[in-house]
Amino acid sequence: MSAFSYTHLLRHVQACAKHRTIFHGKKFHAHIIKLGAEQCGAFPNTLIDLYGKCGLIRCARKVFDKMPQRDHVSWASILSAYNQSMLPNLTLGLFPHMFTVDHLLPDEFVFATLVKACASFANVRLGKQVHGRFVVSQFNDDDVVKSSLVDMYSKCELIGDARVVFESVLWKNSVCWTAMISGYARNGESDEATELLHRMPVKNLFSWTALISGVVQSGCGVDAMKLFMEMRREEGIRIEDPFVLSCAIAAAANLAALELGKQIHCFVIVLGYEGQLVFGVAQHGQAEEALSMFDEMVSKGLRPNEVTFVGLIYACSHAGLVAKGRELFNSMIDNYHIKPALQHYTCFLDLLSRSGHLAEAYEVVKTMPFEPDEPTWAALLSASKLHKKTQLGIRIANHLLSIKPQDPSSYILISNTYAVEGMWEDVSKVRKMMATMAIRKEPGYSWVNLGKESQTFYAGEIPNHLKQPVLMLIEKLIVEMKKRGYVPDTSFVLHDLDNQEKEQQLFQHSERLAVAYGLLKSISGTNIRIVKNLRICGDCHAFLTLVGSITHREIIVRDSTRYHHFKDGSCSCGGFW
DNA sequence: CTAGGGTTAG
Repeated sequence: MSAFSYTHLLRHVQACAKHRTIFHGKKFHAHIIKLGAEQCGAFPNTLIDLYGKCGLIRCARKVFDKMPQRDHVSWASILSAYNQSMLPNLTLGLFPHMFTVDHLLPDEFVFATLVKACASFANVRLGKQVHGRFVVSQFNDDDVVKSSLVDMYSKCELIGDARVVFESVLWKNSVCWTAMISGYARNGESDEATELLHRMPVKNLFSWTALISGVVQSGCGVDAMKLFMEMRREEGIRIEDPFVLSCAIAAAANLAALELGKQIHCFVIVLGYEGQLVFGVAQHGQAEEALSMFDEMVSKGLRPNEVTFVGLIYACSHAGLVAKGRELFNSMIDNYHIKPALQHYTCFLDLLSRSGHLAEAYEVVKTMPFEPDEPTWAALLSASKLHKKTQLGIRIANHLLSIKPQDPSSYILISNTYAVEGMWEDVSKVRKMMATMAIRKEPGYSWVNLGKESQTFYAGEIPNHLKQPVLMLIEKLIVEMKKRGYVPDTSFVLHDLDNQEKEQQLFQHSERLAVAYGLLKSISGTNIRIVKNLRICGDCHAFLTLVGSITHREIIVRDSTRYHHFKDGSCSCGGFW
C-alpha cells in the first residue's frame, strides 16, 4: 500500500471518529481489512477510537484484542472508549491488565481517563488511589490530569480537596476553571461559584452553563435569569445552545411572577427564539398557551421554523390533542415545506402512542425515512403495553427481530414484552434462541455503597443466601406501595405466579436488588448510595421514593445522567446532591 | 493516533 493511500485512509477514519459517522467508518474499516492493513501504523488505535466514540464498544474491544502489540495510545483509546460507553467500572476493571499483560505503566492520558471513570462512580476511595499514583509518577505536573481531579473531587463533594488541586494548576485553562465553578455551583455555593466565574480570564459557554444551572438548581430563578442576561452581553458567546437555553427556560419556569415572565417572553422574542419559548411553555403543560402563541406568531407574519413545530407537537402530545397535533404535522410539511426530521417523527409518534393510536404509529414508523432506533421501538412497545395491545406489541417485537436479527437489544425487548404478559414459555424460548446464536448483552447492573463496603448486582442474578430475605423485603415493599395508592407497573403484579416466576419478575431490575440489599444491611444510620449506569425511571422511581419515606433515610442514586435524591417521601433530581 | 469541564422533565 502506498504511503499516499495510508495517510488518506487514516485521515478519513479520523474524520469519521470526529463526526461520529459510523456508517462510513465501518466501510473504511472493511476496506482496510481488504488491503490486509489492519495492523498497520495508527490504524488499529484510530479504529478503537472510532468505535469508542460511536458507542460500539464491542467492536472497539475486538480491534484492541486482535493487536499483537499494544502501546500507551491503544490503552488510552480503549479505556476512554469504555468511559464513553458509560461503563466506568469496566474501564477500571481492564486497567490492571495494562501492567500484568502488557507491562506498561499509565501515562498522563491513561491517568486522566482513570480519574474520569472514578468521577462517574463518585468513588473517592479509588480516585484517591489513582491520585496517589499520579503524584509519584513522572507526569505529576500534567494540568489535564489535574483538571480531571478537580472534577472528581467536586463530584465526590470534597470541594476543599478540589480547590487544593485547582490552586496547584499553573496554567488554568477554561476546562479547569469550569470544573471548579461547577463544583461550587453543584454544592450550593453559588456566591463562590459566581465570584470564580468573574475572576476567570476568558469565560465560555461551558463555564456560564455550569454556573447558571447551579443557580437554577438552588431555586434562585431571578439570579439565574440575571446571569443569563449578563452572559448575553458578553462578547463572542453564542447563545443558541441547547444546554444553556434549557437552563434559561427552567429559570423562567421557576419564576412565579407573571410580570417577569412576560418580560422574559419579550426578551426571548427579541432574540428570535420564539420556538424555544413555545417549547418551554409546552413542557410545562400549557398547551393552549403554546398554540395561541403560535397563532399570534403566524398572524404577525413570523414564519415558524422546524424548532417551533417540535414544541407545538410536543405540547399537543402532553395535552392529548391528537387531531390538532396531526394537523400541525401535516401543515408543517404541506404549508411550510419543512421536511420532518427525526425529532419531529419522535414527537409525532409520542403523540400517537400516548393517545392509543398505536396502529397509526406503527404505520408511521414503518414508512418514515429514518431508521427507527431502539428507544423508538421501546416507546411503541411500552405504549402497546399501556393500552393493552398485546398482539401489536408482539408484532412490533417480531418485526424488530426480522430487521435486526443480530442486535441483542431486539431479543431483550421481545423477551421483556413476553415477560410483561406473563408468557414465560416464550421468554425462555427467546433466551434459548439467544444462547444458540451466541448473542449476548451486557447485563444491567447496579452497585450499592454502604460505608466501606460495596456490592455489585447484575439484573436477574442474586447470591443464593440473599435470595429469600431480599425477595421477602421486595414483596413487603410492594404491599406498602399499594397501600399508599400507587398503582404498580405490570412487573410488580405477582398474584397467580409461582415462586420461580416471582423471582424472575422481581430480580429483573438490578437497582431493586441493590436497594433491598442496602436496606437489609443498613439497619441504622447509614445512608444508601446506589450508582448505576441506566436511567432510573417508572417503578424504580416510585420504589425508591417509598423506601426513602419509610426509612427516613437518605438514598442517593446516580444513574447515567444525574443524581436522584430520595428522602421522607420526596424526590429531587438534578446534577447535585 | 490517545486524555479533562456544561442542560431540562417525570
